[in-house]
Amino acid sequence: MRRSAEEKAETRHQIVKTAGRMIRGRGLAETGVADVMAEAGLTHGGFYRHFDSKEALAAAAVEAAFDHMRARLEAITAKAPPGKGLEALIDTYLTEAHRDQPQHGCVMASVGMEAQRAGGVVQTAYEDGIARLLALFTAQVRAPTRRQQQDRAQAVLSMLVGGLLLARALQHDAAASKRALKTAREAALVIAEG
Amino acid sequence: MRRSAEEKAETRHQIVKTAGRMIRGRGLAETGVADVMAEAGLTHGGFYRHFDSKEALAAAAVEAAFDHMRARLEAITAKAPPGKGLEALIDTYLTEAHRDQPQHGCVMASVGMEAQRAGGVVQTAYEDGIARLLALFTAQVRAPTRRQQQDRAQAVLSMLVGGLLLARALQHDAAASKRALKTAREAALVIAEG
DNA sequence: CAAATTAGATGATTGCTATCATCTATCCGT
DNA sequence: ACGGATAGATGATAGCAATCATCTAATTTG
Repeated sequence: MRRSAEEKAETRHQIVKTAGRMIRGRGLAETGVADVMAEAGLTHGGFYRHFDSKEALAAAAVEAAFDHMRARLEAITAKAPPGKGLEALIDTYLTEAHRDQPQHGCVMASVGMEAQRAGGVVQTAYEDGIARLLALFTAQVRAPTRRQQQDRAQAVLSMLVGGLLLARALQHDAAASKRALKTAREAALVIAEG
Repeated sequence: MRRSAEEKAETRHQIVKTAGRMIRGRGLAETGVADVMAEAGLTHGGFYRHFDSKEALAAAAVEAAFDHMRARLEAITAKAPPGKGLEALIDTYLTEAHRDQPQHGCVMASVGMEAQRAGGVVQTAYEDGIARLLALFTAQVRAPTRRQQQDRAQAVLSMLVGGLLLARALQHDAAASKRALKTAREAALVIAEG
């Protein structure tokens, strides 16, 4: 059942996308190679025609998930009124949809420490993804010096991730969870404006 | 090799403590029952005299880790000058030591989403732990209304957790990581003061 | 002090997961 | 169009982890 080069690339893409979703939704350790392949409509055997190991897949999935998110966020800033890019980012990040769907959301909030602990290429992909995410935020911050831009971007991203994590932890109390999103949003805006 | 009741309790305590350390240090899935027992100086067999399952141990470990942290933080606020409790919490949380030693640190920052996804008693222990942590922070916030107290406590905790996570992700760039701690600290102080 | 109880050790067992060998049907280069 | 190459399927293997059965030595309890 050989496929053309394009089909293979498409298959690989599907595997990576599926893996990204599953890893964010259930965790790295809980996501098996066979699970991913099945969910992608394939069997486990062909996996090693695409990746050397589960680790290689995980790294690709983390990278792709970050890339995808960056693309979405960049589109958002592009659509936002001038000077309102950062605010748009904040409002996009701290939504109930993002809270409720980790599998489609930010890698840092869903598999942060897991990816870090994984070491090797997974950790590298994770850290690179964050560095680039930070750069995206930095570009949207207005501040006198580059240093201040970077600092505020760090602080804002920290607030977003922490706020989302807290909102998820409080989910059983719908009101409290919603408030966590709201207060994080307001605090992020305060920080953004220096 | 039967032991007295006190010895059994002491053994159980050691197991829980060891498990808490290992879970925070390597993750929930990566921590095996046999690993914990070995690290506690025992063999895997006796485990089920103390716990019904790995899940029960994990829940106990999460609860104990939160309890321990709360006790430490409460001691810190007690020692702080009046009105400076929250600042003391912030400074304690955002340290290089905390960044470098997840196994002795905050559960929310080390196994947040893992504990949440685990479901059942582990998730419950995690969410309860956070609720109590939040209460501790709330008690240290000075604000006109209780509502504002709670909101600021949520925002501060979010910033601490997010800042620590980011500092850990940037660890390969020592300067950037240190800055992440510092900027998170300053932002947390701003938020704390309303 | 003897008998019943049990903490912890030893050693299965069972189930899952990553990885690999092999097979087959199809595509691509000639 | 033909023959080598290969994507993906099937099936096997090996290793690990959770759980349990059994054994033992020591502690309670009566």
